[in-house]
Amino acid sequence: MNFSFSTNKLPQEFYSRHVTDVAKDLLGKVLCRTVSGQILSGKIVEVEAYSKDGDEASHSFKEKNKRNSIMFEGGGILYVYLIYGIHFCMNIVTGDKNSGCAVLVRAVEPLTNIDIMMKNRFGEALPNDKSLAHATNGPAKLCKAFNVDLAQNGISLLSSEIYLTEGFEVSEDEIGNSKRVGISKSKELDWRFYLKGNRFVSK
DNA sequence: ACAATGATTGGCT
DNA sequence: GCCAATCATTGTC
Repeated sequence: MNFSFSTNKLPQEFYSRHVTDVAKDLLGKVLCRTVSGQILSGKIVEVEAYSKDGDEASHSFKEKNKRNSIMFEGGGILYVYLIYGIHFCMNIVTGDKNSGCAVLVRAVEPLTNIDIMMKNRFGEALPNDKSLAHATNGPAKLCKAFNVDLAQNGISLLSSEIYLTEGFEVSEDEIGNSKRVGISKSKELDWRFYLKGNRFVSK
């Protein structure tokens, strides 16, 4: 396949940095997910950073427990959790071991095997124009489209099952920055980053 | 032990 | 705009 973007896999060093730096740099990168030999992929267009330090909205703000333990395992792995009893959200763990930092992936723009994603989301592959726009424009929506659940919690982003590639160049003036969505504590932090004008951004 | 809450979504008014 | 779905975790009695 001939892609118009870089398919070089991001190295461990990318993830070992400060969480807000990684969050911003994740915009334009391509999330790849192998399912039954097929590679589902999407360009990351919206993220949020969470940290154990001074961020009461983060799962890691509390002591390490069964749910959040993956956040303490160091950068370069995936943290998946169940929310509202019915949905899953995926996060990219950053920093060193015990840093308790992760980036929530809130929205992606579908790139390859869109028909499989549509089937994962809606049970049918027909790429209706309206449904495509709502396929991956939310954290739990994209998990469903990419067939990600607790079975992927803690897996390495250097694996072939899930990984990120360099993807698209993003310049500073394309990036928007705001408060995070749907939280009640530490509301003041401007730790949401998104690509301005991209139609797959959730808000 | 029991009640409330949540990094959400989808259906209905 | 309102609200139910559904469960791990947390708060209260």
